[in-house]
Amino acid sequence: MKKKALTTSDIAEYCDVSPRTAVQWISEGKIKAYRTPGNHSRVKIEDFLTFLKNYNIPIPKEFISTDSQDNKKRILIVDDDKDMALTIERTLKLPRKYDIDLAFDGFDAGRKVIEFKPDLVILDIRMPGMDGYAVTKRIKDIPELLHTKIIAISAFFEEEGREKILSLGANVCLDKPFNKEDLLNGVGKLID
Amino acid sequence: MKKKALTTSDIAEYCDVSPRTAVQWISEGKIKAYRTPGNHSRVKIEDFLTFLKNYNIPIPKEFISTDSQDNKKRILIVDDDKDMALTIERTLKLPRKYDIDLAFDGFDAGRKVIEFKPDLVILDIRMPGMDGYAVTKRIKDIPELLHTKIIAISAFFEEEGREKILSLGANVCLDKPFNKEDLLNGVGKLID
DNA sequence: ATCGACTAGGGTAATTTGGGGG
DNA sequence: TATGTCCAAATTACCCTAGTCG
Repeated sequence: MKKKALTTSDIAEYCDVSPRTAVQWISEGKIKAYRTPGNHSRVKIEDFLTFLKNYNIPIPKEFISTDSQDNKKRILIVDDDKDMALTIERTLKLPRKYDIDLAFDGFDAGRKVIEFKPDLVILDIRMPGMDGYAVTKRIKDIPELLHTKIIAISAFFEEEGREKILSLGANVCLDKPFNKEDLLNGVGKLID
Repeated sequence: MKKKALTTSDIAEYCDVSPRTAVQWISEGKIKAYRTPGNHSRVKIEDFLTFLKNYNIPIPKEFISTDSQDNKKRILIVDDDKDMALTIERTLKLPRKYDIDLAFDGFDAGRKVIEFKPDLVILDIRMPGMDGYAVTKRIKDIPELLHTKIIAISAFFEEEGREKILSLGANVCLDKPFNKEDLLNGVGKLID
């Protein structure tokens, strides 16, 4: 059974500071915490991840959720062009080492990002019914998904769009059309 | 999986403390408990929730169940018109008996429907970036949300749209503009 | 009812915690 | 800003006996 919350010394250890300092951080409000009846602090994992992100502290690997049964990496493909999504899926199924799920609209994307906790999201940023930029930002704002990589796909490539999506948190920008090798290489580099 | 009472180690696990500590809390009267004939403690769910509330401890999501009388009913407002969403929220806050959350786009809606498990969704069906009909159908397709009611709001009311949204699973269709009483009445009838 | 494995209660000692002042 | 020290109190470790569960 995994821990749901951390103590001050847990935090101190992860951040390589003294326990006293972790206590300070909490009392200064830098880390959100709740208290036991005896006034000891407990910090929820997600709040700790938020703290790490706010201060650009690298995430200890203990917190990267690798809890899939067969420890395959999980990939979520988000595209409201169903054919495109299925094509990508077919390519990524070839090496039998990924768990793949699909989302065809923003609602599905939001739902599956939470339920599936993907290690990688492949996202078409030019979808009629959904703003790819917004989705990228939302994903990056979810503490549990700090480790999640994003590959943005654009059919109408412009330097401007590429920079925008990368600045919002996408790790790679892939131009359409691309071939299988481009895709598999990009995916492999990010999560293998 | 649904228990009526918790043991000390259940409590210890939920609160991330040692079992010994949970025993102490009970013997100090901080948690109300009854005893088995052999003097082992049992804590009713509602007493545990009371304890969590008293000490501002976050409630584990296992206890955010669909039908605990103890908790407020949860309402999710989905509208990409932020002002509209906030107006609705203000109205629903008046009777202090609802837990309210907001979603401003499809992604948020998908995410919060899973995380928040609302008893009621109030949904604007005419949103530029999101198809209200699709969202309704998606919500109704999620097994965990079988009990969730939906109020659809339409600014451009047409008999056709009303029938469509109701056939997809919405419970009530409310025409814009509506007044506070209409809204509160509709909400109350569905979930109180 | 009995058996065996596991869990709970409570005593005490050891460790950790929060917070004040340096 | 972070940490080393101090203290009172909370939490935890360890242990043994006894209860619970299948």
